Amino acid sequence: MANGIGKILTHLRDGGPTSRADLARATGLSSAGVTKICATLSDAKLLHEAAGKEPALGRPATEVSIRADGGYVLSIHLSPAQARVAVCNLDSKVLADDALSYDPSTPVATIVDKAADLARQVIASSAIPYGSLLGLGVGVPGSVDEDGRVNTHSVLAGWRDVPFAQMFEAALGLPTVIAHNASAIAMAEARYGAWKASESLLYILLGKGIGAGFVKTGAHERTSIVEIGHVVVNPGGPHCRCGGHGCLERYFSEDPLRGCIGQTDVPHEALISAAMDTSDWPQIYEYFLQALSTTVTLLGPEMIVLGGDLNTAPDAFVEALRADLPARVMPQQRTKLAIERTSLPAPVGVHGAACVALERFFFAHGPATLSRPSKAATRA
Amino acid sequence: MANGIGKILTHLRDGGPTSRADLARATGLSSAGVTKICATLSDAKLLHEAAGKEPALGRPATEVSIRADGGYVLSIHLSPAQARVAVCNLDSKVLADDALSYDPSTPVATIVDKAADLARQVIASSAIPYGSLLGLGVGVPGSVDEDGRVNTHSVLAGWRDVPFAQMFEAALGLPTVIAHNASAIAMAEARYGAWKASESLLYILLGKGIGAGFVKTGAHERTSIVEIGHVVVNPGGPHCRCGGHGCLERYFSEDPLRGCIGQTDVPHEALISAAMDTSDWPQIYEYFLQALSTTVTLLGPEMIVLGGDLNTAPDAFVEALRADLPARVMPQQRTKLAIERTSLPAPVGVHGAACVALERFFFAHGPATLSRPSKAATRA
DNA sequence: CTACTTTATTTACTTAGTAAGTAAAGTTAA
DNA sequence: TTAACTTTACTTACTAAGTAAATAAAGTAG
Repeated sequence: MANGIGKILTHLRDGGPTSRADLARATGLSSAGVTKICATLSDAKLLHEAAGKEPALGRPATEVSIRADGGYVLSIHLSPAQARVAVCNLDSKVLADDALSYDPSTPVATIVDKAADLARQVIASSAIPYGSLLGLGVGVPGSVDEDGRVNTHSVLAGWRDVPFAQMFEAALGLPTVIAHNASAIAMAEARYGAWKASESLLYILLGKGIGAGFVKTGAHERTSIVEIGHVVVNPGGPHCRCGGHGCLERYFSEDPLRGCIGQTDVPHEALISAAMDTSDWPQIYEYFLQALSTTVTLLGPEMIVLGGDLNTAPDAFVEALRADLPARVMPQQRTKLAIERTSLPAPVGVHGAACVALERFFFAHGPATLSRPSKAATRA
Repeated sequence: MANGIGKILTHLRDGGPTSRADLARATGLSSAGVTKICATLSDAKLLHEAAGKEPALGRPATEVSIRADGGYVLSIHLSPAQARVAVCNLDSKVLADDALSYDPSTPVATIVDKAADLARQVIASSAIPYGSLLGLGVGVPGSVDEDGRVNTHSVLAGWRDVPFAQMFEAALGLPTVIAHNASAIAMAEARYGAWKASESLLYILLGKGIGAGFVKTGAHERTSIVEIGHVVVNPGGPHCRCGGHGCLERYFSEDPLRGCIGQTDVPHEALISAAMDTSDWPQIYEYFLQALSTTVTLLGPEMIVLGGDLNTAPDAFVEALRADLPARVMPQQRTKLAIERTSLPAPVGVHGAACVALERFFFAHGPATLSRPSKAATRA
């Protein structure tokens, strides 16, 4: 959050309609600054104005709020075998979306081309003019460099140092930022989810693998990718694709869970439920608890959100976790630790990617058209 | 790193003497901006100027560098039973220091008073005028709030929500920032140590307890406290002061190590060496390896630095770690992972605290006297 | 001695704000 | 009714911190 525009937009996102006077108090800006910035934002059709509640005393306030249709972002959620594209508004609400599947061995260049084609279709179907798209957010199933340009490593998909941002910018002509999928969804939960008051949040995504994203909000906000799937829970255990032995992912992800159930066609919504009936479950659950409690000890999240196949786990699973986890973490963490299911509407993946794009291309400094209107104008 | 002054000072700290032209290229500032800022810094006696190496072509550059005696910070390292005070220059070099011991049950107010008294003595002995002290950095053995004002929880010392920053500001009249000890030392290693090229670093501090600090450098720099001592390595194990069972600290910290050696008077420099000869060692070492590999998996440091009693461990210990750890972390981490001893000169604790103070009161935005000369002047 | 290259400075300007005063829009009470 | 008061919002004049572009400085190469 760098400039005044960003401070005001961020406050309006998190705090809802606010009077200019309250904005000044909340952001630390002068009232003059707030007036100016709001005028700029109003000129750009980014704000609504409405009467606030009548005050006991003094001039009544007019509250400003962000116009949800003041701009849009495109978002793409990439999995090893599927891409989902969406157009979202400034509330991170999905206005149009569609998905395509591909073989996991498809070259990334082809995946980008196909996803870009689908994106053009989705944009057309949404009837949003191309010019009001602020940018593109891409979620990838692996680690990303500091600037959000390159997917450095996706263990599951087998990708390495793929410059997705550059590739999508070339294909679609939109400024692009990429992010780790689980971290992006964690950010969306922290921003738009039911527990947005939390100071920090760990989002666990169970699917083909098991990954997690950690978000800390506040002044020093940050997100990080958490390789919980490759925490070693059984040092002498079976070999894992990551190169280690006895990683959690070898026990607690879709394939091994289906393996222990003994059926390959269990729908993933029923996976945990079915696994809980097997004799292997106590051991598997213990491994999960072990990796999770260590993660909590080291990162100290206030809130754990269960996503992917964990979101559809039976209540008994969530209850068990709530009963067992607190005893295995430090007391200062125990008092606050909440465990909940995803609170965002499906599809969650594009929601996360959209959230990252909104942050970068809207909330951090305001839309680029506002920040630098003169540079282009001066040149002309 | 917010403003131009901060960018230039930070670059000079990390990159040594640099010409104004190179500073402009490195920081992204305009050459005019660099000239102005360097003039301001020169006026404040903060810079040295010296001829650069003769160029093949063009006007020869004059290189500027930070004058180590352009300002000083006070630093205090607080342990449960000891306080060490130092005065350091802008290179984070200790110019004068002294320590005092106290009973662990001493009230914090008394500890602050005693430490402040000692600080006045150390300042006097250093012959540094009080007015050239930029601020105070305090290292504490526990977690700290986001602003570096309150020690929220020190398990070992039994402190809770102690507002050390406020207390020391009242006692000494210097702007104060507090930080977690191991994290502060990690930061010092990342800044001034032999491995300052590392992108991220985990500093492990073995003493009465075992704690760690993690630093990530670069654009999104951050430090965090890592409670490696309370990673559960033996779920059914003995009760720990943190409230859990079978924490690493119950096996791998000074008291339990002395316990397994069977002598209470082993000097801490010889602790690991002696412990390695006992029959319990393979199990203890395995526990340590387990907690450490999980920490590496979750945080992904490029570099592990061994501090405290690990710094004086025999070579055989370090070699064993180098041999055993890589196989137990993910391949993308394995290729880079380096394991080394502390590279900073003793006393390391005050060095860390000084580093945090220097960051806050000098490198981030330049000294406060430069940033806001007019506000006070205008008022007068 | 002139052309060239690179470093450093100066001048004029821009951006993003602040401080302080003023106007606006209501309530309360004599 | 009208003056006093409270709070919001806006206007004006100013400042801090930088940029762009032109210029000066200090050397080398031919």
